[in-house]
Amino acid sequence: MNIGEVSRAVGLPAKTIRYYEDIGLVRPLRGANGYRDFNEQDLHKLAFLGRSRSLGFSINDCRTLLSLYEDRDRASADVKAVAAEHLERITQKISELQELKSTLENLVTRCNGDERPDCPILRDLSGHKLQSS
Amino acid sequence: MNIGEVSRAVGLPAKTIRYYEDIGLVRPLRGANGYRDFNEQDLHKLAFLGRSRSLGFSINDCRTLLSLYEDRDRASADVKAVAAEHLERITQKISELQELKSTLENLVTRCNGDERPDCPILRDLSGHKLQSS
DNA sequence: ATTGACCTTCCGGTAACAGGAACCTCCATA
DNA sequence: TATGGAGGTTCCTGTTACCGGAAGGTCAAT
Repeated sequence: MNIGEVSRAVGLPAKTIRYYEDIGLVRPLRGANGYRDFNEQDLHKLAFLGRSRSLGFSINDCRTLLSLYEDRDRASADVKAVAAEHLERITQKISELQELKSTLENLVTRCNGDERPDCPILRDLSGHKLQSS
Repeated sequence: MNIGEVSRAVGLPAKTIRYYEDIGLVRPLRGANGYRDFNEQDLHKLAFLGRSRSLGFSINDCRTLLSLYEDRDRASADVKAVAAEHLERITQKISELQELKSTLENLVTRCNGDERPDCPILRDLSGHKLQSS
């Protein structure tokens, strides 16, 4: 199976698939013409990777997950640990962003957004926090 | 004022300050010894940048904001536009992350996390979505 | 004179690819 | 058979916003 077909099959850009080979996530065979030749296993791996990435796992996490996936003797606890840590980071990120969001909402709301130069946003950024409005 | 002192004053790493000079955000003078020599204006700019970055604005946004800040004839609408767009992206990002979060929470909750290999997380990632629990 | 703190520039690395150049290969049609 | 176009290959650069570290100059104090 050529890379283009694989790309359509698993929904990953060919560039990405080549990259995954580069960093050792998949190891497709090569045909006599030098073309990559993917088998069913490769397809599964790539699909697995695509799904993992779409859930926000880092490439590093994906590598771990993939090896757990291929290890029939894994402990589900190991998988859960990876996912739980990822979840934790996401939760953390969300709260950071929500903090930013409320600050920005405050500033944006207070700015008139007209032709005049006076602007509470710039006032805040410049450190002159005072002057209520 | 040397870079170290500035760094402590505005709370930005010296590396970052040098980087900001590299990309043209600040233009400190140079002393006879080749050392950067920052004045009050530079300090204000750097503080402004630090605050803007801490609100998540991209360097590009910062550049725009800085030029608006320095333009006494700006329209607050222009500032508001930048901030509103940024806010929009953040809001968008938050909802993406919340989507991820609920998916992950679901998976993590359903995984036993014990010594056995059976794992709903891997099952999901591998695409075999079925098998309820 | 030496030491240590501070400064300089420059190079490489980060994450996860995307874009594009230069070139090869395969298949089908005129 | 020549040719054309689709699709394959490698390799290099660019992205974002810096950080770490090397090699080497400078300053102030002992």
